[in-house]
Amino acid sequence: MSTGRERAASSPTVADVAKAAGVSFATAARALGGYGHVSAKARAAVEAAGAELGYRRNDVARALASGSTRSVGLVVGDIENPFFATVSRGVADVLEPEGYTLLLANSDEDPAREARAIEALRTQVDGLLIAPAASAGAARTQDPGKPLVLLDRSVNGLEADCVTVENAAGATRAVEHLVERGHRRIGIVTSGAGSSSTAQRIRGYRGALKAAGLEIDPAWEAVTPEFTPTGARDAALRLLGAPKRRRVTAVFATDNFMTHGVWLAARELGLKVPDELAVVAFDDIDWLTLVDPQVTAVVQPVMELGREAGRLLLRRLAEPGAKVRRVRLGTELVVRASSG
Amino acid sequence: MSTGRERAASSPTVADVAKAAGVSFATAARALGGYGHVSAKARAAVEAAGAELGYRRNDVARALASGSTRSVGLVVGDIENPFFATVSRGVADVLEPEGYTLLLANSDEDPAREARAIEALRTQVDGLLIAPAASAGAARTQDPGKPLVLLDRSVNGLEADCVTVENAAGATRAVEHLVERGHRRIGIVTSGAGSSSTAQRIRGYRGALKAAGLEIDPAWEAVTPEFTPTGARDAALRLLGAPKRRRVTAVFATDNFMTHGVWLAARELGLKVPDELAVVAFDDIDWLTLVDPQVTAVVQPVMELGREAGRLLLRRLAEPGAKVRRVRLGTELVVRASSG
DNA sequence: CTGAAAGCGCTAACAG
DNA sequence: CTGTTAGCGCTTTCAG
Repeated sequence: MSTGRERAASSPTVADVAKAAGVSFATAARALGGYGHVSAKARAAVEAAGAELGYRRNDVARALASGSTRSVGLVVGDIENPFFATVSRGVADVLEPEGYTLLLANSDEDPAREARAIEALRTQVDGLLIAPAASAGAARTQDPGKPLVLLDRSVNGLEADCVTVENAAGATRAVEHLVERGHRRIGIVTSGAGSSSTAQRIRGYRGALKAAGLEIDPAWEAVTPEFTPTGARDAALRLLGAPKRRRVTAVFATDNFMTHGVWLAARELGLKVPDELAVVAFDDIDWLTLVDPQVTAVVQPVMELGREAGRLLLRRLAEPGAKVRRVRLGTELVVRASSG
Repeated sequence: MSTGRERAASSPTVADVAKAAGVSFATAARALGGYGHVSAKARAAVEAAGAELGYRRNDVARALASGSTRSVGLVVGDIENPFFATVSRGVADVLEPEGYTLLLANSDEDPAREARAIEALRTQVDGLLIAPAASAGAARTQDPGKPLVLLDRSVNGLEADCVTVENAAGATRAVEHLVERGHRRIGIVTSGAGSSSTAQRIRGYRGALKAAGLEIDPAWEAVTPEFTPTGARDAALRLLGAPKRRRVTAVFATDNFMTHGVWLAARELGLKVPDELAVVAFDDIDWLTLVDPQVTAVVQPVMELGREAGRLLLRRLAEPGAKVRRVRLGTELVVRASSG
């Protein structure tokens, strides 16, 4: 079985290839690593020897020696939220072609877990993309000492590249639309305003009511501490369970989980949409056009949000001293049947 | 500004902490790294110095020295597919508590991209989880030389730990249900059978028809090469656009993208579900209970699939020589309104 | 329990 | 263009 000449079972290293190719360690390293100058002849010899031995570069060693890992970390609230799934895809689409690998972590919208994720990721990546759970939270205090871009949400007092959408304006537009349709009692179903984007949507909602000369009734603001469809359902049930005469005739849901909850609650209560309850959602998502009636929504460019964040990170990686850039993406109200 | 005593701006290393704590390099390394024996006194000194200087372990260096990265790679078809999003979450849920970081890559169901992803990940991880794009593809030829577990799909001739669901049985049950409801012309909307799970579902469909003594008509099998809802819609349109007399009265969709396509096509053609068309889906997904009528589905334990895969990898990491284990998870048919 | 020293596999000066 | 030689920051023998 044994010819008595095999190497150890583990992967061949640059030194092994160099020996086999009959060149110096440095030459082999250069040819294999694709840097510096190597003559065509030497390169050919090294490549042949490399292929023969089945050489494969050790990225960990390369990272330690070069100081760059060629990977980036992404911390999202919950990868099961289609919003973040799409964002991740956008990020991957711009970073992978540049040779970066994506490291993913879920924060579960919890600043403590977010902090742990940042800590676990910081030394293994060249840069970090974070959708901060709370605007006062971990992302600010955890300075990873690496390029960082904030995604979808900003953090008070943190001077970092940031991509968001026009949350307040989008929310305002949604509510204006409801006002135009004749609604006077307009509620909102939202998660606790931990994230800046949610906070801004709430602000946009209130601003639009005020601008229309309408009352702002705390009883119309259903807040769930849980960032889940069932949490949203419970909150919506409380809001919509009010006696008909005091009940809101329209509701604005601040994100796709909230919309899901509203939809469940309306069905449970037997409220006819849009006749008994008009609905406008923030964030478009597949099923909004699959249900009947289809749901009116503030569409945000989710994939582009991820892409742009990726681009910002790429730029900062290339140019660490560049001026902080804050990109704000527009939204669009797409009117469908649920708003009457 | 300068007291003339600061260190370089970069992160402090074990050596810096050792010096500050007045102990040897090795002692500091042990205390900081949490291994070996260190006296309480020395540990306290090191910890104080570490906190003072803001020491943070460099995981890349640790990985190179120890040979273990404490991270694992996950290659999925498309993180935007809710199925994979949930799987990822399941994997993360079991691996993160063990201190592993998750590296994510999308293969876009393309063996070539899958191969590239495996290659990019292999040296940076302790183990790999892969949902192989094709049963003949990359996962087999790319031997990463690291523990590997197959997720949701198996690969012919690859002796590796594997978690799947009972695809054929689930599909058979779905079709039997349709037969019980009196259907005789039952179609299928599916992606090309690149993956083992899809292939098995198609097999289950055919098997059930045969067992019921029904015809197996190739014209009833709508196949899309694209693994997307729009691809599925196009295929479904062709299937359902047939003249009424020859048209199928029921359709089985092999996964959630296919179901989405069927739903779109049925609406476009104005087919009333379930009266003019009964629908059964493989894989339950949120919106199936949000639409009207609600969709009957073969429910698979998606989160558990991810968790179990994570557990298998953990086991193999701990015990590399263990016997290959193949886990098969059960499914359950949940009857709702779409099947009549 | 502590210390010294040898690497992990590669990149990056620096000479030639 | 090629070769030599330090490290990168940590884990891990091996002695004491």
